Amino acid sequence: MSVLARRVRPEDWTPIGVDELEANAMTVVRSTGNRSVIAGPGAGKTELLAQRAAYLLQTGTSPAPQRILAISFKRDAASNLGARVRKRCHRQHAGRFDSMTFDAFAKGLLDRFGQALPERWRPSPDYEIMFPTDRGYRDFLQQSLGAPPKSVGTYADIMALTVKQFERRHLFGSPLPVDGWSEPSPGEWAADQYWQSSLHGGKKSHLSFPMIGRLAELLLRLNPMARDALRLTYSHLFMDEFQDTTQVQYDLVRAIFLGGSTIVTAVGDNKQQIMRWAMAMDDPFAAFDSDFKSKRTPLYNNYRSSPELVRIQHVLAQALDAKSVKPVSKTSATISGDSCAIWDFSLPEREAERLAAFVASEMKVHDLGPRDFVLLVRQKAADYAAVLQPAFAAAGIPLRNEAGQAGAIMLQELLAEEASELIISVLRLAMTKRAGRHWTECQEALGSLRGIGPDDEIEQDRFAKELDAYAMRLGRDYPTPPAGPGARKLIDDALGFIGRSRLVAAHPAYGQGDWLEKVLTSAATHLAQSASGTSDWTAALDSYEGLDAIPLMTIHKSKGLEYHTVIFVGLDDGAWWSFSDDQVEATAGFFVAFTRAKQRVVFTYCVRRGTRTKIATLYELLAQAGVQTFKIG
DNA sequence: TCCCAGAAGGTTTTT
DNA sequence: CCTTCTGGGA
Repeated sequence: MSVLARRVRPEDWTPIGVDELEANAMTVVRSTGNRSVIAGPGAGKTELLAQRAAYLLQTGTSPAPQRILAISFKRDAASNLGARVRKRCHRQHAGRFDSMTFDAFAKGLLDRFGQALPERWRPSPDYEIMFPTDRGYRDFLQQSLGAPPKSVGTYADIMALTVKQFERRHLFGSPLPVDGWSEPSPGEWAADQYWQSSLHGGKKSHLSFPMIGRLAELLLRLNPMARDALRLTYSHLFMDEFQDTTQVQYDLVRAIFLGGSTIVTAVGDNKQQIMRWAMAMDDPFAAFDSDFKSKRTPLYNNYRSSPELVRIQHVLAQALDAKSVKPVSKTSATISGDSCAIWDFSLPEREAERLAAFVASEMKVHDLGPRDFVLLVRQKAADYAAVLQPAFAAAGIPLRNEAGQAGAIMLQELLAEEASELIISVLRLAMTKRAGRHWTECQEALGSLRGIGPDDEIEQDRFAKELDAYAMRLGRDYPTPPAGPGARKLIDDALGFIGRSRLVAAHPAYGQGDWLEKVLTSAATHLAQSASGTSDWTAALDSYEGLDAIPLMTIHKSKGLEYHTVIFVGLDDGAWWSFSDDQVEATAGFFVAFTRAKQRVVFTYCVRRGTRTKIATLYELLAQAGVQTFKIG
């Protein structure tokens, strides 16, 4: 029996699952025109998008069969937003919300319409994805290119091209000319050579994601029917973390939606712009406001950090934007003593011991888990992990470098893989007691892979029995977590039940190359590692998912996350070597690190690692905010 | 194969 | 800035 999703009148709609939204947020939720929302950390930007989606879907402002498209940069951001909408909306409504990454969106367009591109720009249907490096561009410029035609320039002109300029300006700087460049400069000629060899140089084309983005933009420019179909499909477009938008991405969005009736909402924070060195636009909000005639709406609340931390944050915010307005903290302090301090150590080993002791004691005093803390570093997480890990282990707290490798794949990436998630879900169900929560989760996920409708009670019932029998059998076969080669056997067993072909059908990426095999191998390696030293399944799975460990990561990786206590290790010139190259971006990184914290921030300094003269301005900002330095030892 | 000087990397996403 | 890599020459 299917329950129809109820439609709510716009004036009766209220936010779901949260206590309140500030007035401006409600205005944006109900807005009927293009909006840019610039708001600081913890203002609830993602939540705003989730609420707006609920509003549009539930009130019929975005009526079926129209859909909402939400574009994020990272997969976890995209799936997080999708999950929030599903939690707040009826299935029928949430089914009209498409949350994906920029790259997945562009690739989808190229895969659907790419064969209609003119021959010159048409990739082979079975093109492969490549991830070019500076090195690759350099080799291309120096080795694969001969002398250009006389009309273009000389060999020396080509040799004078720098990798950065080649990539940013010539290769991806502007939309592709349909018929090629008529009077190419040396840079344009080299870029064209690169494009043509990537597209037509071998049996298969080899494309990077920026290339896919540019080709997608070109094909929608040339194909108004496809463009109009997208405009009709999507009544609304959301863009998250808009401050990090690249020119390629912006041009694609503009080519599709500028001049159409799709209503666009872009949210982000200029003060957290830390990707400019990776081709983010200088001021995408300014371009958006002017092109899309959007109205800018600020948010003033901070739902993350204590009043004291918000006060200090505001000092940093003003250094990044003199006009920034102090947000209102909606959280109260739960700790006593300093909310922020600088700890000055003599030796890194001493530092590691003291931090481990501090975390261990805080966990007891405030009843916190290891995941309530984070160790942040500027760069080279592995080097810091090597020193910190033994000290934390000695204090009984596992420490995990989130950027560490599990076989061929980065840990963080593996854990986000659907294959890994499904397998762990099955194992939780089969191996642990009181797996009630995992039951629903697992049955839903595996059932949908099998094409069993959520309302098909007979089939759901039958499948529940099958799942139960399988879980029983697996539990008997593997009473303890396998630390050796048994891990791979178990992974294959679980995958067999999930259904390899069903998984590939639902996730096309697993059909490409040997990606699925890589994921499975890494999962097995990581499971074996997690199982070593324990015979308890819950402990092994917690370790697999990192629930038992304090995370260590770079500032960049921490963007969008939040923790009770942030410990930034290494506030010195060495770690911040690039500070003077781009003071604004470096200060933005400092701001991102600081604003991950809900209750406390600790900065550590250690003479051994370097001086603190180059980054004196950061220390001055902290001093200005009243943050004190303590000599620890 | 080794040595040295100079260059490059570091901070990242993406099927 | 400091560490690691690379390429040319011995």
